[in-house]
Amino acid sequence: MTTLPARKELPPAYEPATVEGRIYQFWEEQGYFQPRIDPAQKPYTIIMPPPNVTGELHLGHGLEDAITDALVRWHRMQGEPTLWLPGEDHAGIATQNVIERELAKEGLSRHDLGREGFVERTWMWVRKYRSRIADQHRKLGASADWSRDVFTLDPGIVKAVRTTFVNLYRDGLIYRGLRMINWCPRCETALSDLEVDYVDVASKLYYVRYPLVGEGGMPLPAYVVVATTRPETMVADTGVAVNPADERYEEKIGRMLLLPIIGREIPIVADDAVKTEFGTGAVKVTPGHDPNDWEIGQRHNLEVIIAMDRQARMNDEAGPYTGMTDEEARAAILHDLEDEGFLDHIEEYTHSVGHCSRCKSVLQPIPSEQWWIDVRREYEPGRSLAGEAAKAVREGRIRIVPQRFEKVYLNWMDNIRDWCISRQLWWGHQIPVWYCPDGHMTVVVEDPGACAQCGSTALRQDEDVLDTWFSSGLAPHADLGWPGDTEDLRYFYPTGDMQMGYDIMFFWCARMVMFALYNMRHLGPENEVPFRTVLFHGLIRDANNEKMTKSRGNVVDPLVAAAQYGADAFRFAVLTGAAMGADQRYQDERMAAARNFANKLWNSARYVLMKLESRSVGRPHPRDRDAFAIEDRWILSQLTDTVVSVTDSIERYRFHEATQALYHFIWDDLCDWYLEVIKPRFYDNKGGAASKAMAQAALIRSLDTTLRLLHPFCPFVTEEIWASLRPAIALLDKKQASAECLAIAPWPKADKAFMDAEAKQRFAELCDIVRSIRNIRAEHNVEPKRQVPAIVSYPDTERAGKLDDWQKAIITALCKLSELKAGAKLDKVPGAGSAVVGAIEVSIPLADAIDPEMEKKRLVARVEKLKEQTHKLKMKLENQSYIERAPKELVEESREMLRKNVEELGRLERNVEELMRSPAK
RNA sequence: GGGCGGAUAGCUCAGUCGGCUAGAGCGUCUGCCUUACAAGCAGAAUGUCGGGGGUUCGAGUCCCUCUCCGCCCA
Repeated sequence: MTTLPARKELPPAYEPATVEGRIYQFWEEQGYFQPRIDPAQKPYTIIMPPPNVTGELHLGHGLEDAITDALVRWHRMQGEPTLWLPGEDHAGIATQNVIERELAKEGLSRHDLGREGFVERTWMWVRKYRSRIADQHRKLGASADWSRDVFTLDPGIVKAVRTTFVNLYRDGLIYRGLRMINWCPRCETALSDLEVDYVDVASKLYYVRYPLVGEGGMPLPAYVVVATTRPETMVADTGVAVNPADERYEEKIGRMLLLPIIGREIPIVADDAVKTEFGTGAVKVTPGHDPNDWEIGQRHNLEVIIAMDRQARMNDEAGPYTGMTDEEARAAILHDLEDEGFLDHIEEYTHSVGHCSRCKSVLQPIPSEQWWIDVRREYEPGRSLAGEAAKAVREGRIRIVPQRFEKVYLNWMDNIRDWCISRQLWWGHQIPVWYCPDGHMTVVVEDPGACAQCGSTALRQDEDVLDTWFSSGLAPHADLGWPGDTEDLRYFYPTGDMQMGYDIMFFWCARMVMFALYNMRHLGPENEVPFRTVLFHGLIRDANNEKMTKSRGNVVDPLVAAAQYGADAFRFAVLTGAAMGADQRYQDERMAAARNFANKLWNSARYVLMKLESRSVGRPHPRDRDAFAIEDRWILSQLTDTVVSVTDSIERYRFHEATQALYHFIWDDLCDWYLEVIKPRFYDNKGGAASKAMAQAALIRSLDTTLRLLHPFCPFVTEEIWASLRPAIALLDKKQASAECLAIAPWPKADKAFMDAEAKQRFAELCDIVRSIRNIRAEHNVEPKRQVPAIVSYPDTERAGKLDDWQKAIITALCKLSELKAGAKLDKVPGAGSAVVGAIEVSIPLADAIDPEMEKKRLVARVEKLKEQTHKLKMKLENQSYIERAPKELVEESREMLRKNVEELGRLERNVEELMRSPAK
């Protein structure tokens, strides 16, 4: 058995840099991230959202790694064969843009290299960046199985893509057709609807006069005024449309207009799509340059003229404006319209303009021959891609977390339109369609030697590539080997959880669901799903809540953060930062807080290790309750609560709750109270050897369990500490130490027998007494080093008896007391600082240190607060409906609380009175 | 235009099924290098839960409405 080497001594501060690399290497070399395939066990599988190969991981990836790795490690610790399958995405447009920019620096364009040369050059980039991305994941601690790493252009994925394409084509779901598309003149490709960002642009509405044509084609003095935001497209106008119900134009419908400057005759048509309130109610129709006009044109058989080329420059159709950019053409046309008296007037106007989500260029709507997926067409009776994808979520076969995103998903899926999948790029999956000179299409998986119809060998493959999301959409099954019938696919599919930012819900999640239900439908409704649960996490913005972008210069590199604060701190901070699905802000303060937490844990471990010189320790068992000190029982009870709540929180994907519970247990319960309380047992050997051994056992158990619970969130620091603690754990319980390392150690189970309400109650009282004494000391500025006497007075002997010598020793130590007098109904000492803890009166008889004015202020403030609360409680309990309708326990609790409050109030008020009577200083 | 989310301490945020006297981190104030940790310890202050209305014995939480901010879709 190979175990991680343990350090002899821990340095006083946790140094992530000296730990992380070494530990990750150990994990990976031991092969812990590669699951064994065990048919007897149900596996846990999660597919990594493949980062773009264009560059580096950003904060979103860091958050993704933190979430996924927490889940994966948690499942692994439960002994499940756990597979986290990583990958990288070829990212068609993004990568092509990056390489083109690189080339531009050398004064080259992709056309200088040619398609083959360009693709080869891109592969060089990919090889470099793939390994870089994997290393970045490693630095964050991601326990992914790198032996199964998948790139979306790997041969296996090519086969999956082609197989899917061919099947969809044969089922009639993929077709080639001339339709309106979004064209990016910079990227020179078609885009899908999802790749368009609409931005409101302050623009102008131009009113242009279109003269009516009279007999013999002569223009009449009468004209129709049309309003347009894009006068440059008028060269391609083939009609003017009005609403059929618009009385203003009733008699003009069917007549012809003369297109100004161009001189073409175009008809006036009536179409319901025209809004009477827009402009003059008459709009020019340019089917070649506007989606709505395209529809109108189709309905009225209007000619389609396209007056721009691939780069959005005016082409031959634009007559005198040929060769101009759209902006130049607009200026020139407006100038000419004005000159010739066609420009009626101009209004300010704001409208929404589509921009390329990649390069931000203004998009051109242009009719174009592209490949499409018909998402509504049935491939089997009653089954369409979109319909099935919606159904799987509606029927709960796929669960969305947080649930509110279900609505967003379903709303989109229910209103989805055909998906344009072809891109005029060189980098990507080239479409598996071949054309022969006779125009026959051969659509097959393997490169064909000859045309399927005529046998011609002069084949030319379709030059376009597929939308990047076509391939990543296959990930859950393709990454596991589909269309092959592989062991991985049979064992690990369907995957368990899927996880991504909500911003790619439609791009990725929706497509994965559609493709999986189609490709894997032989598995049947329950098993064809790509994943059982999909988690949507929020976005990380900068400290001012601005989106992080390169142009803003506010991007935070997760690797830099991890290097600065430690990978564990980074992970902990982003997990604690927000509930699932909620956006969060990146703040250095949060990172620092998480780093401090890791260091706190580190030092608690140092403390524990220093206290473990003894060779044998008792094994804590609930049966031995009487042998434990009250604090031992208490900490083991708190620990058990923590096991329950952390496990429960992870089960419900509430990571911020899990991390918070651990933070609270480690810092507040373990460090601030338990470690302090037991110090006398070690330093002064109070309680003897047996007591010491019990404390050691509780320490080991607490730390061991805590490390296991925290490991999914902070794998490095916990692993490092655990290696050092291992021998001690073995002393306590050999079985607990039998794992080679923490990454594969069993997840703790809560032993309910350790839950101890009595210990909790008694220890809480103890803490209250300690706090009240500390408060008196602090408020009266008693020097911290000075030992003072204290009196703790109970209302009766029975309750007084519960404060045993041991607890007295604890109070004495924690409050720096010179002596502690405790008992029933002890006499008050004049001039003492006092406090009331429920039925217990605490006082510090120290006339020289207690300022009566200050004391009065303290007590009065407390009295006021208590009075208010008591009043509220009284009102509540005087309400008859409350007593009748509220749960009995609740009413009982309120009564009890009121009783306590009244009791405490009485004592406090008496103390105030006494204070008033006592002679002034 | 349709939809979603948010508004809680100075800042950033939790707050489950409506039910203890609304919490945390950071910051602030006071005092401490106490033999695990100054990346720390002890103590303290801090709220019109955005406004208004309703349901309820009871509302930060549910319903209606208004204001402001953000996002998505068209």
